[in-house]
Amino acid sequence: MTVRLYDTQAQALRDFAPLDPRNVTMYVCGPTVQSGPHIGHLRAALSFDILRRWLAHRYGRVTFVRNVTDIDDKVLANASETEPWWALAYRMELEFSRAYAAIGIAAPTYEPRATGSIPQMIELIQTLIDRDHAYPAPDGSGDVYFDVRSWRGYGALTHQSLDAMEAAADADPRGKRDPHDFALWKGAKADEPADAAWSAPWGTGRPGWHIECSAMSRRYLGPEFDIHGGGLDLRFPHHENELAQSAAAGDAFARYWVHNGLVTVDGQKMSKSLGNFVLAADALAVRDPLVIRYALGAAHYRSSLDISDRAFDEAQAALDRIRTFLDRAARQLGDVVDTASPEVVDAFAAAMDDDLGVPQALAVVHETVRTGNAALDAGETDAAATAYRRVRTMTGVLGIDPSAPEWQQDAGTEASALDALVQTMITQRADARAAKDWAAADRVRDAIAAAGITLEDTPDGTHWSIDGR
RNA sequence: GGUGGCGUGGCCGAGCGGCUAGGCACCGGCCUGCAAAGCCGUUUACACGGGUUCGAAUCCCGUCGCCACCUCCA
Repeated sequence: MTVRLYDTQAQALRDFAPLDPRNVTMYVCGPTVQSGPHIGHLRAALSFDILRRWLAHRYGRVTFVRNVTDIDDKVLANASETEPWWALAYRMELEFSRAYAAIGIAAPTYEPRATGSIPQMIELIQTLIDRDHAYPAPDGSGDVYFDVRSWRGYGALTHQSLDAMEAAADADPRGKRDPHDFALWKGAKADEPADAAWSAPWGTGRPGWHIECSAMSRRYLGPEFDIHGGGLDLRFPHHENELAQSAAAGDAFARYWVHNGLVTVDGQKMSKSLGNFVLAADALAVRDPLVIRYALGAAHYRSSLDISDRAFDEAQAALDRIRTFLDRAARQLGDVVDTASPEVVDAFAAAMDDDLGVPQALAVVHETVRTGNAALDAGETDAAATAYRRVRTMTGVLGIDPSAPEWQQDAGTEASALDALVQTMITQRADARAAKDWAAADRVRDAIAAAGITLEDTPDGTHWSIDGR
């Protein structure tokens, strides 16, 4: 089987052939740590987490780089007297890390901060100047611009021509040769903190956003690597500019461009101006992290995803169905199940190979759940055990195995105390049922239900579970 | 003005020329003291108008509506 990916630049599905079939290289644009993460950030990171997991499944090893943009206009703008920009950046970076970890997004192989690669950025800018693709602004500002007209390939990623583009709204020439020339280096300004500037041949200042990714991807993955990822909104200008810089500097750069769709609220992209963004912290405060992961990961990564309470509710329901099966199977099968022998269903693998077809892959999971439930009903132990292994393996690949240790929350004394309490009530109800005192039995069950716990009578006894868990 | 994408049954969401994903909801049945869970079955679809084809949700043309990017944005 061959993995196929939709390449934004080619605007088509392409067979994926990594430079090194034993080590896939990926660079994904990380956040600008100016404020806390919203669920759009989570969706982006999750999309590439799933891609990474699948490529790791297929190729064994993935070197995954996701940067942290910790120096930027917005970071400086959000700093305050009491919290310098670098402190704000670190604090926000931790918020991102916590949110990522909460929904099971694995840490990257490398997570470079932009401020850690300034010399590499300066070096790259110098190369561009030497090659006549960049020039220091003649106005003495210390800025260095990329000369878009000097690079015939400008616009190659998003298939736009410079002449057809709208002139920049805030077209402040500032000595630019073309309004679309963008800053590789921003000369230090008097009102900016002194510790936000680095010395460079063209004067002290700081790197522009775009050059950061070009320099960091090169430093960590080399001049050519397999996949460059990011949100759809980064295609232009960010990725277009990255491509222009790196290509103009002589790098082969990314071989596949992969972009995830955006999260919308009521059909519109989340934005601060509309005030409709959902913060990751707010979602995590009221929802099971696994539910958030499922809700954000269940749609195809390239489609836009409208998020709502209802979307989370449905993710919850779908997950409950999987969890219920796994719990039931584990209970009935006991030691028969052996997760050490993973099994991925062919249809699941085919769906994942086809541009990460998670929706179809989940359909296979749910069909396997149904098969497994039917087998349990029929007492077909072997078939049920096979279904169990398959569901666990497939959900494991997607990072949504409800019975995986990472999602177990109430381990420990609290859980055992609760279990003891509920078991006592279950015994009371069992006594009432044995005496055919249905009213008394239902009173017990109603009381438990009021606490948010559902009882389930099965051939091998009564089991309980917390609603929504 | 330029670039890209989308409109599927009550809802979410796949499909990319024939074999009507999946989940949720609803209804009927089995099971149950009643439930819950589970299983079986049923019901609603492809924005609109043309065209190509033996055959189109899927391809082409047109119309309408929606979204993203062209300014910082995952």
